[in-house]
Amino acid sequence: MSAPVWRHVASFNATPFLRSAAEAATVPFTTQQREALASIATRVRLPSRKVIYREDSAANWIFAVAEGVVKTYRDLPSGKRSVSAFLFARDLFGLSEHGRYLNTAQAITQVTLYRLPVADLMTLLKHDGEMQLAFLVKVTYELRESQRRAILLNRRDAPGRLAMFVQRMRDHVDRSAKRVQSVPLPMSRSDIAGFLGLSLESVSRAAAELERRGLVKFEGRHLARIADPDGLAALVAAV
Amino acid sequence: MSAPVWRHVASFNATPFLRSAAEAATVPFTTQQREALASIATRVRLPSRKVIYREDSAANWIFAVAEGVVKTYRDLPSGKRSVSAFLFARDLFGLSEHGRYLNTAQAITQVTLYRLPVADLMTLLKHDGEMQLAFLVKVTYELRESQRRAILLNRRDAPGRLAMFVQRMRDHVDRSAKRVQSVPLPMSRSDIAGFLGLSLESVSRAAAELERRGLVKFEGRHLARIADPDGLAALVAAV
DNA sequence: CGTATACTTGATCAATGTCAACAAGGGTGG
DNA sequence: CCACCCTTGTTGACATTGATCAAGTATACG
Repeated sequence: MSAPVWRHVASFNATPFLRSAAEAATVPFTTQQREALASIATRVRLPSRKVIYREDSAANWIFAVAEGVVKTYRDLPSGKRSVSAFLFARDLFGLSEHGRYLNTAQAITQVTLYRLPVADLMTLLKHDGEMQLAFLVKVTYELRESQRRAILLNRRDAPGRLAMFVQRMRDHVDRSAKRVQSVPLPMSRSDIAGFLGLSLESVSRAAAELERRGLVKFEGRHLARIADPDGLAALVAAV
Repeated sequence: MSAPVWRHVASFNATPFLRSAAEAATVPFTTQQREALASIATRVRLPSRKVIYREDSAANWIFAVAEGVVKTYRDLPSGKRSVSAFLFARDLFGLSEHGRYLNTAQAITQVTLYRLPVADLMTLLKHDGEMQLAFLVKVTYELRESQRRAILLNRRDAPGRLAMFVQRMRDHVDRSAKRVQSVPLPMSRSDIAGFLGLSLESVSRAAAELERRGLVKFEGRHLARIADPDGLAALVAAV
């Protein structure tokens, strides 16, 4: 729970809603702000598969991912599981409404989190406009991502959706490096299916199809190697 | 451009990310804040079908709807049109990235808007933490809505999607009144199709199906009358 | 090494997209 | 006020594609 841990959330990879083109793309926290955040945060380390919070339970904390991967999902009455998001380093999660979490959060890998009491964070935000802005930026970024995903989910074809997913995961590895070809997929096929709104079998078949087309090579269950970046990009763009 | 116009955006129908259950659900602006907003806003009145801004053009303004309905959409390479959102009174729009709008906004009905220069709004937000919070709340609300929509779009069946859509439109008429049965649908079938990720024909067939089941009666092109609220709710819930 | 879990592959069926023709509605001008 | 036209919406036939049910294979973990 030392201050430096907050380097992980020091700069959000985001451009705000409200920012002119001329300004820089990110809003980093100051050292002072990081310390303030650290002072209310608890560092927690959780094993793989651990449920972090459940849907409808009291939303007392906001979480930030320091290391590892988390998924948030909702179980639907039909028994299907809709995966809302995968969270990586620097991502915030813990979205609530009326004081209750809107979905369930579960660790996919072993994770390190920072847990912030909502009440304390609120107090902090009320006193620090700049930090509030950083949060506004972050949430706005999430909103854009969510909208983008919605557009892509309008695609009906399974291979196209999976291709889109692989690209998003690649961007998460390193947004700057264009030539990343080895993409870890820590989540299960079932999770991917839940995220893409496909059946488990369709994801499997779509993966086979992408391999057949020579776009992606799936090595083992948790690694995708992009064989033809341009071809993959073309497929994703062909909305 | 007088201060009272800002009553329209005075309270966002939202619960924030960061708010405990005990607190009130909305964050209204103070009179002073409304005046500050009014001082930088321009009131504009536009006819139906008018394009408000185009995708990729310079994002110099944020807009708030005072009256009427607006849609935002993106034209995809395939020629299809993905409708991102329908905006109603009090809604904000003008989401941008790198200083460019992410989609195109067009008036569906005759509309009255408040147009805020981004630079001025930024200055205002930097000086008023409370107002910033109101914006944070609003964006967070949008994020939740977007996630909810994503879950519903995972449904594959057209009648279910359309039922969900009718309910959302009903909620927009009056969130408090449970017994609203007459729901105006100002947008075209084509717009609905673009929003739901269905073909125009499927929307038409789904509408016929809902009528056949006795759930909704479509009177003319722009009015839906909910015949069986419970049945409709059951269909929507059957995700 | 064995068992449970995760994944793949196959066959069938239901549902939506697509192409096409047709009907209805709204607005305009005579 | 009516007729016309153009846009929007409806209905039908067919093909495509993913969901589902079912069986079999690979992998991870104890």
